[in-house]
Amino acid sequence: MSIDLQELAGRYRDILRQAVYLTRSMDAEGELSTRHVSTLNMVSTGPMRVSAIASYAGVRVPSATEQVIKLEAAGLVERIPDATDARAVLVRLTPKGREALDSANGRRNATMAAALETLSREERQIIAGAIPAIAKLNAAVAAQPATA
Amino acid sequence: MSIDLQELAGRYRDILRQAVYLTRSMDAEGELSTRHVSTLNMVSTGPMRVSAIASYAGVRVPSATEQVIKLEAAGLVERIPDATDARAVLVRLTPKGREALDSANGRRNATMAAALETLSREERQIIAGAIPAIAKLNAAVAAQPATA
DNA sequence: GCTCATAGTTAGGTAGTCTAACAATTAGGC
DNA sequence: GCCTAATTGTTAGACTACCTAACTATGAGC
Repeated sequence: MSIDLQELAGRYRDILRQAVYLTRSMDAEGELSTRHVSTLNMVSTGPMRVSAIASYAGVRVPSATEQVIKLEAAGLVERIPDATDARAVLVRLTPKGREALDSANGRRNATMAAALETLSREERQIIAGAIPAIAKLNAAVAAQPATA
Repeated sequence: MSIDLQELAGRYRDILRQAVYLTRSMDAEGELSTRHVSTLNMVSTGPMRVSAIASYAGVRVPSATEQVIKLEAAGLVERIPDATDARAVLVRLTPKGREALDSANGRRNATMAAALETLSREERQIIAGAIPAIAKLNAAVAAQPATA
């Protein structure tokens, strides 16, 4: 017999909600907030437009602008003009930003790795194996027609 | 060879971050927000103290008080005295709250179920199979000594 | 019954988000 | 070539949710 989709959806939403709260608990004193880390992660692979940052972060453009302004004030990113479109602005990670990002990612990954270590090897493999499916599910949710 | 924990932690954090943003996108116009749904879900199995709500939600007590006050103003919960401790307050779902919660949960589950439907049966089974491991991982993160 | 701990509320402040309005630039029709 | 319409980003103003600190009321220990 097949899986009841509604029931699976409910259980998945449950653990997701829990995980969300826990993610915030990984914010440490004096370090970058989860949102700042997310934004820095986005621009870590190359300069990105403000509108692209907003889109990936799931927020409106003004909110992204505000985040970028704060990161710029902290010297973690810089805004450079887009050579192909004078309206656009590219956000680029500075060396200082790279350093701060690596440090924050390292700390967060270490925390998560420590938690993973308490699981059995089988459980870790199950989670590792589920990541592609969850990524695909994320994409499917994102593609949804606005919860009509 | 075994899985690299740091690497797995990073990949897991990635899909989690993505899922977090998507969860918010499931908030619909005129309906309950994700946080309100979470709070209502907590008291849906029985009256609960404000401090317990705060703890489960991962916020401080004043924040929980504020949420409860808003839900009460909307007629979705009611505050009743705790017979065993006059300091405490129990938060109970009202019939109207039950109705609103069921409706919101139904809509959200339907959205998630629709996304799940785009996956293959194997992928759905992988996700279903990973839920217990992820729940255990959540518990492990929660038990962590404050990211020392 | 005094003192200390606990449960919750209130007050004041901060961070992040939104919509609406605006400036600057690009693209397209003619 | 220009004039209009669309796009990119910022600014302004308001709202929500969160925090810490201070307070009230009740319970617990001696």
